[in-house]
Amino acid sequence: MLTPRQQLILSAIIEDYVRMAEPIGSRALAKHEEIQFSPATIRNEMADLEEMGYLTQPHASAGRVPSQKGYRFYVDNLLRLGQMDRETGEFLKSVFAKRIDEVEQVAREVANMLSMLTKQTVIVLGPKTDTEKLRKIELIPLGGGRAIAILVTNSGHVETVHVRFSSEMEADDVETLVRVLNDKVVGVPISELRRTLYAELAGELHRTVARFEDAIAVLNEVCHVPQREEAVYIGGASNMLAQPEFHDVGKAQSILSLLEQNEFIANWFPKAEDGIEVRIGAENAVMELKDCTVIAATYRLGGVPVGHIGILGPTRMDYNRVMQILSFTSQALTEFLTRFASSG
Amino acid sequence: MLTPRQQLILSAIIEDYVRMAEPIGSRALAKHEEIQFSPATIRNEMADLEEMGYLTQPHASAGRVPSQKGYRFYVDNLLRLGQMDRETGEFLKSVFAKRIDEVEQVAREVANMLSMLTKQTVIVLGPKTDTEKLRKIELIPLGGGRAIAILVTNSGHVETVHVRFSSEMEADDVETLVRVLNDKVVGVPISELRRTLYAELAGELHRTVARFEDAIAVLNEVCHVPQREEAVYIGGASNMLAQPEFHDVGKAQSILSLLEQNEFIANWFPKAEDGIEVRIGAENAVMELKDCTVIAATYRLGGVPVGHIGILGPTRMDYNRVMQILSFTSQALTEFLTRFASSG
DNA sequence: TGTTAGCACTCCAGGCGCTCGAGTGCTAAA
DNA sequence: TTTAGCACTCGAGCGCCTGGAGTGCTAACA
Repeated sequence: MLTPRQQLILSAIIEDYVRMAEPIGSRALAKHEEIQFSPATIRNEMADLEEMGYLTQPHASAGRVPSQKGYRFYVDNLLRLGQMDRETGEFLKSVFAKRIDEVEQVAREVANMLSMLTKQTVIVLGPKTDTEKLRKIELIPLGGGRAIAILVTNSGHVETVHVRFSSEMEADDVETLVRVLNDKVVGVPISELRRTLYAELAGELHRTVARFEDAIAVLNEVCHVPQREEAVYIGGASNMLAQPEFHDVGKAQSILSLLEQNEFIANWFPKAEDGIEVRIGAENAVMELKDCTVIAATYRLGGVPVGHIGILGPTRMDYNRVMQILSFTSQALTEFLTRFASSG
Repeated sequence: MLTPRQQLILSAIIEDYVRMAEPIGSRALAKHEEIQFSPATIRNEMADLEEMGYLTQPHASAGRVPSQKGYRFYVDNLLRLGQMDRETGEFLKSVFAKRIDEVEQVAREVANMLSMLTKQTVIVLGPKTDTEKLRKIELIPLGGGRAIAILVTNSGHVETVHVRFSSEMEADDVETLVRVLNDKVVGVPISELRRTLYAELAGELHRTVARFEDAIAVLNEVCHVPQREEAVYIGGASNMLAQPEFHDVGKAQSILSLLEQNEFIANWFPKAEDGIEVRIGAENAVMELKDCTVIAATYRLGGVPVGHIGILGPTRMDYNRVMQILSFTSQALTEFLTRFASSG
C-alpha cells in the first residue's frame, strides 16, 4: 500500500500532468503548496512509485508521467468527487431548461454541449427503443398498397416504418387492424412486439379481418422496427486534434475512423448498469484506444437503462471534472426522459 | 491562350501531381508517354506557364505545382468527363438496388459509400423538406393535452412534431381538425403551410370546431416544422487526415471543426441549380478552406432541387473520378426519390 | 525559329555534432 | 529520515555540411 505521502505525491503529479501535458519533475512538484518536502525527498518517493508501477519515465533524464496503474489508483482511491463549479452547473441546467420534444434532438444537443464543456470527444448512445414500451400504433395508408406505420413509445419517441401490402386490402380492414393492434399492443416493449402479436393476435384477427394473410404481412413489416441499430451521436471529435497526444496524425486518424463506425461504437461502449465507469488505456481492449480513457454514464427511463453518454480523450484527462459533468448530465437526462414520459 | 502543347503539359502535371502529391519536375514529365519533347523544352514551357499563373514553384529548385488558376483551367477546358470504370459503377448500383424506405437512411448510406469510393470527406445535405408537398397529416393524441402530429410528404419523408394544447379540447374536435386539415392541406408545400392554413382554414374551423382558439394553437405548433434546419450528413471525415496536405494538425482541426457546424455547412455549401459545381481553393471564400476543393451536385424530386451531395478534399484531387462519381450518384438519388414518390 | 544538350547555380532534406538545460541518482551531512 | 550537493544522462534545438533534384541560361543544332 502507498503511504499517505506517496498518495499525496501521486495525486499532485497526476493533477499537474493533466494540466501541463509534460512530464513532471521533482523541482516543479516541490513548488506545490501542499508539498512541504524538498525535491530530493520527492525524488526518492518518485523512484519508489516508479518501481511499484504507478509512474513511468519517458527517458532517463525526464520527469515522471502517471502510468495506467497510476491513473487507476487515482480514480479508485484518491479522487473525491467534489462539487461542480457553479458556472458549469448553470450552463448545463440552461440546456435542459429549453423545451425540446424530440429525443433525438436532445441527444445531439447534449453531445454538442458536453464537447464544449470538456473540450473532448463526446459519445451519446441514443435511447434504445427496443426496451421501450409502445404507447400507440397508427397506420397511415398512402394508397397503392403502401402505408406508413407509426409507433409512439413511452418516452415520446416516434418510429416510422414503411409498409407494403396487397392493394386489395380494404380501408375497413386497415381500420380494424389498427384498432385491434392498439387494444393488444399498448405497453408491450418493442422487442417483444413480434412474439406478442403472434401469440395474442392471430386468432383475433382471423375473426375480424377479411384478408387475414395481408394483415399478417403488415404485422411482419411493422415488426422490422426492433432491428434498427442504436443511434450514435458524436460531438466535438475535432477537439481530439487539439490534444498534444494526438499530434501524431496516424493515431488521430485511426481513432477518428473508429468513431465513424457506429456499430463498433455501439458494441464497444461501456454500459455500466449504474454509476460511472472509467476505462483507462489498455482497459479498453482496443489497440487504437490504448492511450485513451473513456468515462461513461448511463441514463434511464423508469429505472431501466436506455442509453449512455461518454467522454473519450487521452488518458491524461481531467477525471474529476469530466466525472462530475457526466454524473450531472446522466441524471439530468434521466429526469428529462421521465418527465417526458410521465407527462403524457 | 495556351498552345496545345502547353495544355498537354499542364494536364500531365496536374494528373501526375494528383497521384504523387509532390512537385513535378521536367525530367519526370519527360518520361510520360504522350510527351515527346526533351526536359529542356518542358522547362521552357513550364517557365511560361508559371509566368501566366497556371503553375507555382514551392521553392527555387523544386518542381512545379498547379496553382488554383491551373486547376480551374484544367476543370473548365481540359477535363473530358469519360466513362466511369465498371467496378465503381457496379458498386454504386448495388447500393441503390437495396430496398430502403427512409430517406434519412439513404443519405447516410450514400455518405458512407462515397467516402469509401473517393477516400475523401463526403457531405450530404438531406432533402429539404420545406419545398416538399404534404401528402397526409395525422394527429395522434397522447392524452393529457399532448399529441404528435405526423406529416407525410410527397417523397415519403415523415416529419413528427410534438404538440400541446388545452386539455379541454374534445376528441371529436381533434378528429374534425384532422379531417379539415387533410382536405385543405394536401399538396401544399410545407413552407407554405402556415400561410395556407391561415388563409383558407380560419373561417372553416370557426364553423366546425368547438374550441376554435385551441385548434389555432395546434396549427401553430404544427407549423413549426418548416423551421427545422437542413439535415447534414458527413462521411469519412477521417479520410482527410490521410492526405499529406493535412499532416499539419492545426489545419486539419480547423476544417474538422467547421464540418461539425451543421448550420455553417448548410449555408456555405454550393447549391448549383444544375450540373456539377467545382469550387477550388479560395473560391470557397472561407479562410480555412483555401487549400480545399469542393465538388458538389444537386439531386431533385420532380424537377425541383431538394438536396445536395459533395466531396471535400485538398485542391489536389482526382477531379475526373470525383466528378464522374458525383454525377452518377446525384442522378441515381434523383431517380430513387422519384420512384419513391410516384409509387405511392 | 524552335528544340535540345550541357553546365552552373539554387535550394532543401537529412545526417552529424555540439551545447544547454532539465532532471535524475547517489552520497554524505544534518 | 530528510536534505544539500554534485556528477551524470538525455533530449531538444541549433548550426553545419553534403548530396540530390531541379532549375535557368547559353550555345549548338535541325
